[in-house]
Amino acid sequence: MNFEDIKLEKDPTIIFMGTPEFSATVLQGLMEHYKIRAIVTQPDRKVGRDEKVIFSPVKQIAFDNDILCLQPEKIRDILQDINVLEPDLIITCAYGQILPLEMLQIPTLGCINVHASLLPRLRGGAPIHHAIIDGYSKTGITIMYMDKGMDTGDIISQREIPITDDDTAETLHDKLAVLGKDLLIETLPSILNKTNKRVAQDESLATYGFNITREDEHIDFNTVNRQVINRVRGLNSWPGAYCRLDDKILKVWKCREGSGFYDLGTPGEITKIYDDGFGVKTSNGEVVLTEVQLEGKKKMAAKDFINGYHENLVGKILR
RNA sequence: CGCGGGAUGGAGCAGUUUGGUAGCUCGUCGGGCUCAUAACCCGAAGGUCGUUGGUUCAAAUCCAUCUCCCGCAA
Repeated sequence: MNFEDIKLEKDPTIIFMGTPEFSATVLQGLMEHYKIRAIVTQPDRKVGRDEKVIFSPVKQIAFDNDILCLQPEKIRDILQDINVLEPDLIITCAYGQILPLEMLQIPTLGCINVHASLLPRLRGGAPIHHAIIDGYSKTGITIMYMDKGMDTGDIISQREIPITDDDTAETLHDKLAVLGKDLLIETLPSILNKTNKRVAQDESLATYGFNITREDEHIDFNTVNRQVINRVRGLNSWPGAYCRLDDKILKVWKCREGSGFYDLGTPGEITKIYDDGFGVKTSNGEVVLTEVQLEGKKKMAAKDFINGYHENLVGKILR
């Protein structure tokens, strides 16, 4: 008796909703085990200076595999289409829109979401970035039922992973995407045969990780070393943390803890040139910026930046 | 046609406004000093200045064109 046979007898009708790379990884894994009836993703948007229209990673998969793909401007617009498909289950994963109650009630088995945090911690659209920026020591994946709130539904399963000191948003994202894929596939059988767990979230423990704003990207050197470093790595490799030098934007891609202590001086003041970069005063010490990017330029090792910078950096203030 | 910056030896930049033998900080290689060195000193190699065309006695520099890269905004 095996698993595969059961599934073949009676394929559940599954609709997948997602948009970015994270969802694409999960979708790829899902498709190795289940047939996907339809995919819903955000509309194609003009992106970048050339206003090129790029398929979302999820749409690309739909396209490559010839799966029905819907891209409503508003999710409500396809309520009827979804009804007609008579889904057993809707799986969302970083789709980008809240599903209305009417939508949640359509599938016979409900709507589940793959969320990249240990709910009720870090509800919202940018849990991975915020896990690092806010200094969490661990995070993970939650598979949950959706309700009308944002990431507030009952928890089905969870799995955690530690956040290491050298993790960046990118490395953590990649780890979580794989974890999300694995956990979904492991959890799905119990959902399909209705033997899964279902635990309400503890509201008193809830925290939030909303979408990254421009303000989130700005480095405040009047915080402690750890906070500056966490912000930098929590925004690497996208969208990047920044500050200002000579009224130009200086993105900081990598930095490390410095050894200097400065009683005097302003936070943000450049303290010293090191072999691998330059030191900047913080509220409790110093961080050394080791990879930076001036606006209009490519990202480069801080050493290269120093070589080409013809004024004295020491004493200047990063704001 | 959303705004703007950029393309110069292996890296990062200056030089372009006021055309006239290509420079800086590094790296590399060789030599020296030193117990030693990533430090210091001396020396060397390495660039047809993104493409194509034009103006000129002469173009990195002026004009036109194309390609590519990047920041912002969406």
